[in-house]
Amino acid sequence: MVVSVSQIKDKLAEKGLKITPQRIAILEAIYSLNNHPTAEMIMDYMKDSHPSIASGTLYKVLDVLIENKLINRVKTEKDIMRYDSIMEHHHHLYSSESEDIKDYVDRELDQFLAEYFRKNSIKNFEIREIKLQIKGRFLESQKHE
Amino acid sequence: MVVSVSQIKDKLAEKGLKITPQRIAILEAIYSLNNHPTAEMIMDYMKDSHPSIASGTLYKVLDVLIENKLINRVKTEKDIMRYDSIMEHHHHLYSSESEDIKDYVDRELDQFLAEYFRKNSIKNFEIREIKLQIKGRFLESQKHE
DNA sequence: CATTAAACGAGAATAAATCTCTTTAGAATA
DNA sequence: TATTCTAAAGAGATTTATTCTCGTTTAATG
Repeated sequence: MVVSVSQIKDKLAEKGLKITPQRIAILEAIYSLNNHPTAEMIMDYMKDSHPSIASGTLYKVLDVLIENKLINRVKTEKDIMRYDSIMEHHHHLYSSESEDIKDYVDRELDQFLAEYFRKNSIKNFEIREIKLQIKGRFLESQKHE
Repeated sequence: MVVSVSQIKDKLAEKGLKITPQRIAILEAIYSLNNHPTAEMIMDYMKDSHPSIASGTLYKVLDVLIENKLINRVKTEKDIMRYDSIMEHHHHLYSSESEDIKDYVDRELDQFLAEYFRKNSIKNFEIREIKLQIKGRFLESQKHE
């Protein structure tokens, strides 16, 4: 995903958030790092252009961005949090062999699932969102998008 | 889930694992704590009957149990790990409001999904397992299962 | 019962994330 | 543009879940 600085500023402004160089840099990093980065990967990405952003700031900014639905946390089985820049509804492909996570969008499936659970509601549970975690193996592909 | 000590011993023996009081106590705790406990909740559960199990031991035992497919880690958005005693294929219901997680078994849906992805394979990805994370609200129910 | 490798206990170490407090700097207003 | 106010950032200490190390214990086997 390629997002310009002015687009990032717009996103922050839309949410009524103060536009700061730190927030811009962090969002830029998350948009650029496709593979659902950890906080450490974000720090690393920014270390050349913004070497002085404090790690406390990073975590605070991440929280703010999550609260304001500009990014999401990604569920994993590890005790290190990861972040996702895509807010469009989507599922995740998890590698069995590595820490790779990729996004998977499938409107047709989403519609089917909505329909399915309309017919087969879950007892004592009101569904708000359904996400698939699909575990498997990423096959060779020359171009890594 | 009610599992007797002898059943736990059998499970350990099946996997060729040494049967120790610590492993029995930890498995017993996980089977008894239905709500996908954290390590802390497991320690807490055992503190009366086995007050002296070291936390390092707990983590080591959990790793062994996971390796031997007697329990699973549960994916969450928190940096605290949770554990699941049900090895039968199932999905998870996550509360939007609390830390509750419940299991959801749906063979019909599993079959449909298998069929769906047989027809609509994902490019460069070989599916091994599909789990739904269903987020929503648990409704009142007098009897908590 | 003796042997031995595996498992446990204790506590130090690690590191991701949080917290506190002071300083800085957006941005709204004049 | 300058001023003011408040939210945000910086710095670094702190917390805490998890891991690691190493000496000791114990389950399993013959």
